[in-house]
Amino acid sequence: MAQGKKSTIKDVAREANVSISVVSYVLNASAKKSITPETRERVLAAASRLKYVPNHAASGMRRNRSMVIGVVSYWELDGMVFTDMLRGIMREAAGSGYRVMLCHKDSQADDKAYLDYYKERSVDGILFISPHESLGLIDEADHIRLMRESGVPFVMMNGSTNDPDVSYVNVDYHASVYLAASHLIGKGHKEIAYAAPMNLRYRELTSRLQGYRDAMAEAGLPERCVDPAELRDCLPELRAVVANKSDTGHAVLEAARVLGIAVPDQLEVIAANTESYSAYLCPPLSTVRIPAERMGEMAVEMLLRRIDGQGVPEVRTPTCTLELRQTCR
Amino acid sequence: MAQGKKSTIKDVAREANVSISVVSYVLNASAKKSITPETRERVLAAASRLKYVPNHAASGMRRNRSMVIGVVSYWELDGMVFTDMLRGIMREAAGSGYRVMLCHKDSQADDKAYLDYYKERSVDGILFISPHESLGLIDEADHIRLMRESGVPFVMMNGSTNDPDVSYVNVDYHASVYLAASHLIGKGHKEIAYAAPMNLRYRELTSRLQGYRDAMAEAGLPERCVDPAELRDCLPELRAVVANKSDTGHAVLEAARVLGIAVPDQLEVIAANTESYSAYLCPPLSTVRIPAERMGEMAVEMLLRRIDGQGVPEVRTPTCTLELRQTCR
DNA sequence: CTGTTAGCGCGTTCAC
DNA sequence: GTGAACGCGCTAACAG
Repeated sequence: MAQGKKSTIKDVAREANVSISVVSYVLNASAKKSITPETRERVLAAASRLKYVPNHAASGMRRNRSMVIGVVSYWELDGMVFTDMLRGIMREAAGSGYRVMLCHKDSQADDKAYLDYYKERSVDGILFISPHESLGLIDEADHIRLMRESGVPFVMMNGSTNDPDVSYVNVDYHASVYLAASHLIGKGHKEIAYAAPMNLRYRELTSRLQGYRDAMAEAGLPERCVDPAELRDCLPELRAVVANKSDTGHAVLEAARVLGIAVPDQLEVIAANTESYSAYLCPPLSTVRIPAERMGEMAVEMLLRRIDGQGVPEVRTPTCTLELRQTCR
Repeated sequence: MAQGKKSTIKDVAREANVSISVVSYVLNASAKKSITPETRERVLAAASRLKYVPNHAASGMRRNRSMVIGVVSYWELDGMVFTDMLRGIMREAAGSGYRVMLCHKDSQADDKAYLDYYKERSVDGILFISPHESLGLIDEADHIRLMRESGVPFVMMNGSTNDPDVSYVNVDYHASVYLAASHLIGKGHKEIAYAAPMNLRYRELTSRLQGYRDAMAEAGLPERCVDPAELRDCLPELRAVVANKSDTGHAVLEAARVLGIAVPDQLEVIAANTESYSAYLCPPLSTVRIPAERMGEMAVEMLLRRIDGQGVPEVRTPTCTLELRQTCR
């Protein structure tokens, strides 16, 4: 029953008739120390008999490592990208013996409470997930500056500041749209419009737009950009649309429905990201899938290297893939 | 610049010309110790000057409290309920000075790796989120038994085992469907069907069904249950449908579209839960909203009381609310 | 009443 | 293979 009592290294030492340090050596498989196989066995047996689990806090204090990484997200918690990232982060962290702690940021928009997580030794490093830039609600450079000053190892996910001394794992916005446009080009379309808000204040939006432009230019095709608000007017003239995101894709499908345009027969549509609802649209929206889970894994790998003092700043942007459904085959 | 060096309680003591213990007394506002306001000020000033942040690991070890709660989720990470819960958990935990750690469960379906989080003092208690029961992929009673044996304070979220010695924060499945059906009844509908898989092995499904039955019985109306697979055949006869979940709601809308049935004019639909895609269906699906964020807050409150040794086992099921969109006003 | 000394909690690691 | 210092903060017991 409620066994409660946790056993310590001392208990194991006593049980195995050895000194505390031997237990430590055996359990940590210290390379420099050679322990008699026989003693080793005694210790291992004692440990398992007592269901010994090392006190993480204590060992962390000694080695000055908490074996925990912090995740601070300005990205919406719902939404497929965050949850996918989280899965990747969890898997990779667990595989490396690290735990994952969610860092809160205090309600104030400008608060950096998460920095204390490092100062108080609760985390060894931080994975910082920037919001969709289209929201433009944080000063990323400022966060970077403060993290630098506090000395915390960190990796930016979905970052936009192009700081050469910082590690980034980014979404390949350019490629996501390039891929979508290329697919339509490959299907023989000559007139492919790009539907997206034409606000170019954020890198996310400019990168995506550029992806469209590059694809069209390489194919020698004319560009045509459409703002979601104007869809009702120009949709009848179009045969193929790349939407910057699934919400725009949704707007396109809505407009098509109202106008009586059949999708995909009269109009093909691809959106450059996947949301949890993409598959539920009517008809199910073809998309480009952002490899967020893989991004999470990569970010952890990079962060652990930085924590170890190895690894130099680098930028990685894993490639997207097509996820075709009904609105475009 | 990279200031790195973290200051310790010793540094503060030296800076303020007092002993270590005084610093501790001041910073922890120890009731039993009265410190001269003047000394107090000196300490406070020194601490803020040095940007002192207590070493969480060290203090935790001494007080035998990590000030961290663990979250282990068998619920899908995507999906609105989990992310909503997470938000509530984070807010409430932060407000009480607690941190949140995500506990992994090792890939093996039957692994209880998360128990080590408590044994190694990484967490003071656990919030256990059960999966949709319809998935039926864990042995909840077994998890409860093991958590009990390990002595970890815990609260079950969305639990189904009806153990009187355990604290639960549950989804009010019964009320969610009851509410949806009552709304349709209030609108004057006489024939209201219930669309759901008719598998009754899981409490989630039976509770929902019972909610429908109770609402109908109280209004003296006849029951009519429909399996999602049979929708195409019987939908033309129906004027109002309660769907157990949004995915069934989606199936109803799909069938209606294929059959040329206008929603909501010829057919009204409400689903008894909200998913991130509910609003994106065509037309946007009216739903019942599960107060998952509130559930997260409540669960943390209850868990903290249990950690403190106060608080007795209790079951709480916060009430759902209507979230009307287009498929039913 | 204010402040100090000393030991503790638990595991790591160096010197013997 | 052992002993003991150490990391950092908390707090009981003690001194001024």
